[in-house]
Amino acid sequence: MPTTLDSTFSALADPTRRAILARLAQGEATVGELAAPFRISMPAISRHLRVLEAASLVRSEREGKHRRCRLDAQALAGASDWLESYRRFWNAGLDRLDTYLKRAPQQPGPGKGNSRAKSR
Amino acid sequence: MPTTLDSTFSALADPTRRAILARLAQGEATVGELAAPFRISMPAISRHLRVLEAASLVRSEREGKHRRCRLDAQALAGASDWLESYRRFWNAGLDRLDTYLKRAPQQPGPGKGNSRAKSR
DNA sequence: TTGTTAATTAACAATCTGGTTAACTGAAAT
DNA sequence: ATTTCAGTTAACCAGATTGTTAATTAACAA
Repeated sequence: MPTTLDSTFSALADPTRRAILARLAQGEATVGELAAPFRISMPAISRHLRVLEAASLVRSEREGKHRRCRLDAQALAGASDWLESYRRFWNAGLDRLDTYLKRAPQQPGPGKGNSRAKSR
Repeated sequence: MPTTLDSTFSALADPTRRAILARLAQGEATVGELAAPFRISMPAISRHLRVLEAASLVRSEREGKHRRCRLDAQALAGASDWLESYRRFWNAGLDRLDTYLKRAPQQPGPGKGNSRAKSR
């Protein structure tokens, strides 16, 4: 529901979790299948999955003895939107940032994009 | 130099830091100016800035008594690229994900990836 | 029923985070 | 030279994160 940028970005900050998402992008998988490529224990994977589910990036359902997980990329759209609103800054190039700002004064969020910046 | 996705995403996971970036998107600012909108102490802001600088999202230089900070959005491009490679998953829509995967089997990364796909 | 397999929960430790206040540093102003 | 201002560093705290191993639950197989 809320699926804040906080939870999205912080879920994505971990390389194991990004690897899990990459794996799920190729198709559904059980917890065991997801754990296989890693050296870390199954409980550790299980908790990474809880984090990903809390961030609404993964959904899963019990299926007999297994738990089948699949990607839910919807929340990534919000993060992408946020980043897009900064695109002009890296397009413009660092060296021209000053002049750019001078000739295009803007407001918050970072400005044009309005995005969905959520302060506390 | 390395500016990993780890450091980028984890820097972005904090709302105060995102607010600082939004503020800097409007123009340079001193540490005090950045701290003003928040109720938290100046040392706290100072450390948020250290995190942002470590993630190469902000650069700063001493200027007399002050420290002037400015946005360095370059690192956001990497995060954006990563997210873009998942765009098709949220474009496709959750309900059609299964069929999509069945008719377009892919590899890792999450796959077709190729990044830099500017569909916007 | 008994055992096996898949996965979660529990309990624990180490480390990281984000905040605090107090003390310090360096530049500017008096 | 002293004070004041802007900011960082130090020491500390509470709570979250990430991992571990051991115990537990749930479903299936014998």
